[in-house]
Amino acid sequence: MIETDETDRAILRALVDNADASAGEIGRALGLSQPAAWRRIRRLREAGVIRGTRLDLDAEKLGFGVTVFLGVKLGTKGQASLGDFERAVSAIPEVQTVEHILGMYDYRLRVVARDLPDFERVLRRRIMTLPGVASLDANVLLSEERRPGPIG
Amino acid sequence: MIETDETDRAILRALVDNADASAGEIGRALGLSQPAAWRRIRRLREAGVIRGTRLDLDAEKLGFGVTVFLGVKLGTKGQASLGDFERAVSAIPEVQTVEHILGMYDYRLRVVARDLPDFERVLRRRIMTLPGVASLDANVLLSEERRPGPIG
DNA sequence: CTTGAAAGAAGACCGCG
DNA sequence: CGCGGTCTTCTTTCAAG
Repeated sequence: MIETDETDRAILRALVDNADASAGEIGRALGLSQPAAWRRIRRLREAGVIRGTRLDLDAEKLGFGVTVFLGVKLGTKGQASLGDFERAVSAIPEVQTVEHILGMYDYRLRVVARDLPDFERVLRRRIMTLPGVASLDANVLLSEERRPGPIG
Repeated sequence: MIETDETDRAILRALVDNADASAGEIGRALGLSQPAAWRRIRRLREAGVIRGTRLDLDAEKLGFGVTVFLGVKLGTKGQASLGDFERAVSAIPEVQTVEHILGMYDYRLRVVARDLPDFERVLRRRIMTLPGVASLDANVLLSEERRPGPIG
């Protein structure tokens, strides 16, 4: 956990709202000079609070109309199994997210495909050949809303 | 689905790899001039293929050490129930993602909290008071890997 | 905080198929 | 007319006073 004052948090809120905003814009909105805002942003990056900035693509417009969440339960659960599974799953391009979780499942995968036949191909040829998978549960994404989440 | 040629896809790959890259850098990497690359990027934005660029914050460094995924099953499933649920859940700042899904659950929520006591507070005072919730299932996030996903 | 040099953004304009 | 290339201007970045 890193120290952030109210100004830092205001900067983060402004950047979450618009990640493309320049240091000058941020400063103007908060009553700071451009270099002052810029230095604070750099400090937040260096501290790792801001991990980076990533592109938000519309998978559907790229021809990937199907997103499925897979709950995965492993059979054998040594630490070697986890590593094997993670390494194998990392080689599947259709897998967008690998979440190691605690609860009903061991992993949750976000998988995209062009359509349902394409998803079946991924499932049969890629997912079902993963090492150590004992059971699978699938949920098809209908719609999704992402929200900023709490800052401070 | 939008038309993208191989050059567009190369641009998207480069931007996914580094969302902060300038049009000049992208162009240099692909053998295009700065304005040519810039025009293509703008076109991809206008077409909605690039939805935008969002800040990637480290929740842990901001003091939110706990991330939990909640699978939610609704009791009453008229279309009014879905709207009521979505509206109510949108008012909870700790909820980062609302996914409407098809399968074992109706919704999946990504919830962050400072620690487990804080999560209990959110669960009891916010989540359990949501309208129409019939059953809940929780998974605690241990670690997560995000990958670029397929482009074309 | 202010300044200043280097880089990037973004428009006007031309040439090609 | 799409698309790319050059030239040009304005803004932003980022380091140094």
